[in-house]
Amino acid sequence: MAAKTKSLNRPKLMPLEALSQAAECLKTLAHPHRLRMVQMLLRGRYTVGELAEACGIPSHMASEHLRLMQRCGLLTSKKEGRKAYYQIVEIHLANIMSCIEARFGA
Amino acid sequence: MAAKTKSLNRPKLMPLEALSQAAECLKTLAHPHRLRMVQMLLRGRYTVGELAEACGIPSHMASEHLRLMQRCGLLTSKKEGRKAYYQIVEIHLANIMSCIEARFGA
DNA sequence: TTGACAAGTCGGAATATCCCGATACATTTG
DNA sequence: CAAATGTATCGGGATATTCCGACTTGTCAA
Repeated sequence: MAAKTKSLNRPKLMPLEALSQAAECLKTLAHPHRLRMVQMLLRGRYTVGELAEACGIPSHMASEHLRLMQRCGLLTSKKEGRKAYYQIVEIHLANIMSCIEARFGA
Repeated sequence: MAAKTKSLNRPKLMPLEALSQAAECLKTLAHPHRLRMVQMLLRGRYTVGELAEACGIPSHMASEHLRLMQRCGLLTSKKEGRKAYYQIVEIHLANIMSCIEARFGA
């Protein structure tokens, strides 16, 4: 009965549709190897093989992780010869990784 | 051959162990109803029933979502009579939600 | 042209997550 | 006490994710 006034403190709630998109991106990000790759790619430009080695996984699995992140707009790739270089396109990733590092970082 | 110098730009990479913890938290967060609940709880204090209604789900499902988030240290609960109030304990959630709102918000 | 290499794709098995109905429990109300 | 209410738990079926080996494709080098 009593009208709530809590929602005046901050900007409005997001629609569930937007939250679903956000959830999908977060779910894609929520994997230790993928987080490692993002962390590296925020610092430079790497090939599939380099990212795979840094994570200790076979390169064909790195390739799949990278494809998932590319699919939801986080990364982009560019082929050079027989190598494929990946880099960040979603600029907000830097902020999100900063939050994560602030919470879990050494 | 050529020594890499990319890693000098930014703070050091996190250990995979920390990234696994981070991934688990992100995975817990990565659900539209749970994001909605966190968004509400950043603005106030709500019961299971209120959160459930806001998400359009039965309260016993809200209860499980809340339990998951409590399990990984995001929330805490306090019983008052037969109602249970949840609230945020992980202070970094505000920052992370700000990042998400910056990217997906209206 | 042949072989080696980097990356990507496919199918499947193991595992985890999501959602639900049924049920249990504690508290308040009649 | 009995009934209603708010929350929590359990078990299971459907679905998604993860990881892997096997294979394909494209490129470079001998």
